[in-house]
Amino acid sequence: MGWHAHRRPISQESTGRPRADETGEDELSDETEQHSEYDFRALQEKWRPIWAEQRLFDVDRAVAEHPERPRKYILDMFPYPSGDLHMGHAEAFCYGDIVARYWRHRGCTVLHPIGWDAFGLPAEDAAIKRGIDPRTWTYDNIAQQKRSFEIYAPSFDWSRELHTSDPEYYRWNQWLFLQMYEKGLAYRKDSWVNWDPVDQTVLANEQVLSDGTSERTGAVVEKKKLTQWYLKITDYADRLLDDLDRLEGHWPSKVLQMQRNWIGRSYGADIDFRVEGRDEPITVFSTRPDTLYGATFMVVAPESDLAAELVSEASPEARMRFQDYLERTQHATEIERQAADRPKTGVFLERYAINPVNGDRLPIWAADYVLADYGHGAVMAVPAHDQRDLDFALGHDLPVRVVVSSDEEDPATSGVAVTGDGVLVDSGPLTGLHKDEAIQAVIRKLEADGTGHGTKTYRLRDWLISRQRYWGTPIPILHAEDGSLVPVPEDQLPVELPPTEGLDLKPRGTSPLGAAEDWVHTTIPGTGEPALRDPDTMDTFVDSSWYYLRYLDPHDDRMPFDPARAREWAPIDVYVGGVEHAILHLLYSRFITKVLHDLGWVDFDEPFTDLINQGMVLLDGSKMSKSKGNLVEFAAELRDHGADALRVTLAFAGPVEDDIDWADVSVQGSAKFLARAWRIAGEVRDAGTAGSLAESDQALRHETHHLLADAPGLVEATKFNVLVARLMQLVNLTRKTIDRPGGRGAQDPAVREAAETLAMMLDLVAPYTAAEMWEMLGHDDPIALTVWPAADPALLVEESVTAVVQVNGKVRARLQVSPDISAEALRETALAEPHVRARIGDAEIRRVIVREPRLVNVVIG
RNA sequence: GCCCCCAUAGCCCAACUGGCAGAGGCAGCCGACUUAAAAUCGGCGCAGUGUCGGUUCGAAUCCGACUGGGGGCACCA
Repeated sequence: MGWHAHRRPISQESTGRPRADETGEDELSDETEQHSEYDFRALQEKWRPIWAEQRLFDVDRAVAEHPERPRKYILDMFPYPSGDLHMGHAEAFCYGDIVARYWRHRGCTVLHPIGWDAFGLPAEDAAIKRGIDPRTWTYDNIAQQKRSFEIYAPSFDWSRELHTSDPEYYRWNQWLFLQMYEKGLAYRKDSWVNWDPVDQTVLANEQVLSDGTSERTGAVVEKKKLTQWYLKITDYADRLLDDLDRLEGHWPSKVLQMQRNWIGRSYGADIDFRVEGRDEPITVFSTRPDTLYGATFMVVAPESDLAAELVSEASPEARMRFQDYLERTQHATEIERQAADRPKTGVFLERYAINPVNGDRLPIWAADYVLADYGHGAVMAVPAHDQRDLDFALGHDLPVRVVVSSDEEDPATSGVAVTGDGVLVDSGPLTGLHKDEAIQAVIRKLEADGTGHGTKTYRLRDWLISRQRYWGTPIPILHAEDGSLVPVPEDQLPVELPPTEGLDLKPRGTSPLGAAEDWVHTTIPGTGEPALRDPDTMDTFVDSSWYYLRYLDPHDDRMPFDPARAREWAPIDVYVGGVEHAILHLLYSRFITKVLHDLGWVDFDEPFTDLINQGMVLLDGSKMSKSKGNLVEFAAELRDHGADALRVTLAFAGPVEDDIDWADVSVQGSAKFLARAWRIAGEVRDAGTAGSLAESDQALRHETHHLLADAPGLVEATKFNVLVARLMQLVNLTRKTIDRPGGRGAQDPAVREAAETLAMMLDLVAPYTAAEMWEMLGHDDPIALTVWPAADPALLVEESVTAVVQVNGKVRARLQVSPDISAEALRETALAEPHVRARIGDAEIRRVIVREPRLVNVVIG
């Protein structure tokens, strides 16, 4: 009869009854039920209403019931409600839920909230297109996403749901803005800004891709000079950079590297050059102040105020040439300007600067390879040792002076600047010093002379937060008639968005709020003088920079969150989201957290202790996109395979940070695995459990307890794919144990133990299947709240282990030995082994390496 | 140009501080059950870890160079 004699009780095996689903039998006796197939839809329909009723993940209740339990705060980046959830959400929320469920099973109280990043341009664009209110579109999408979440069943605490578009939320954005305004961290300045011609709004630097296009619309970003609101993130540049070291090992190294690159700190010196006929010197920043003796000209950014001022004292011809050049420059798009290989253009300003160390007279040029908003918008040009300066010098007949020795050809003839280390030559007192010594020496000299100092500068710019659009947080500032700025008093917050009726939301370059006459016209509190509200709204990254704190206290109408609660729960233990936010959201959020720390609201200064970045879901090796038509639809996968199989597939596909090619995975395979696990629980239920664990199948018990011992490490190392593999392994072994001829089948207590362990661990990735198994195994407590039992140490010890015996590194024999064998005993046993002896023969034994109990290596020669 | 990550079987992936290259899955092949098929169940693994070199008793693992792939920053002074 083979295996199936043990698969089910004999009585049912011999009845030969057809399966219930084939006959359409209505009456579900215990017998027919156990014959039925795994049906994920039935499980979902059964458990959803139960869970909705139970509200198992309501954290206030959990705290009330078990105040002593340790706490964990597990958070997924909240979704942006444009349409339904997609596979990226499925993946991130799968991983976040594994972690949240895991910590509950480990006896912690877990805060795992959810909300909506509800403000933003897509809603506004969709609303314009459809002629509806952005609120309608947004809240309809939220309703859709909620329905999907209900099926997907992440273990959220829905009582803390928040929407950033609710006045009760964005009120606190305004509060935050005012706090920062008071501290001088929110300010207005007139500057060249990135302008998205499609969305008709300004963008932050972080929203412009490296090819000069808009992250959102793909349009080529233009430059405009506008007065806008900024948050002074550069004040925090050093802390944002240095504190990344503390996240080492906790955040993906890729993200740390991206943030380091983005902040882009460079050390060097500020050097003052006196200008002939001008009182004020020009200050330049250089990372190579040691090459100061090699400077042969100066360059200023053409759009800088400095350039305009310098040329104003020059000849009319020079002024004309400069004006022409400036206009040409400004017509060039960002992309054209960023093409590094285009010829370097510029005009001579007919002015001269004096090199502070040797008195050389340096002509000053304006050239657009120098950027107005980096450093001081001016550079000292050292063509011998800077490729850009060299390109410019060779194109404009400017001298090239070598001051760092090298074996390389003269840059003036080779056209290749010498940028490496070396010893200084022709550099006055620096001559003979090595580059690094020379940098220190010249800085000392400049500081002594009062003509410069060592300093550092950053690639990071201040965060531009004004947006000329409707669907965002109004900036709580009033503009008095005299042009002064008056913050809206805190007790008058929120400044609510006016209704859309009568407003034209179409982007036209100025905020639509400016046209809301009744709204925009107001008075100064106290004086009653007429004033205009600031018509711009905030970048939505402000909303998401602190939302994790609002979850702690989402209904508080006195403050953004209770600092006492922040002490209890924050920072986030594990944060899960896509690597696309590696810079934008994560940098802003770190910044705002540090600001709140400095304001005394939180006692930590990094918001996210551990970070998990999920990869992308691809199809056939390429990124999914609607235009390519290669979509894996979340809704379709959920409908066809169910939440559990989908989640198992995502967890099993590979390391969390790797992309998943849907062509490489098998949702059917996942469903098969779940059905096998489910079937085992059914067989245990039907067979009943008889006998003692002591006389049960010990091999299965070993496997079960090894899994109990290993699972925590696997989850905490985010090796979810390995965990699922181990669960599959246990299912396979349990199956074999049940089917083993001469065994006790599903009655074996070891089988029950394995099945219960499977159910408890399966809850991480397949909550419906797990809940059903748990019930089948006779439990009526909710499986999601069970605490995993500890592994029995006695079952982790093997009775014997295989020791390999190598001769010169090649395996020549295997021995079964006790795990606590002594080194000496293992050595003797190994050397006595016939194959080993034969292999050694007459050769001299030079060395024997023993790593008891697993390995012996005999070195002969 | 600067910096970072990765490379194991047809495919996706495992392999604790260097110690038997294989846990799991997909695909494939063989078999059981079936009139047949599906489903289910059982069985089947010689790829020596991208290449070259080094360290070591011993290297997928550590070091160097290279090749291939991916990523970040980039006229950033």
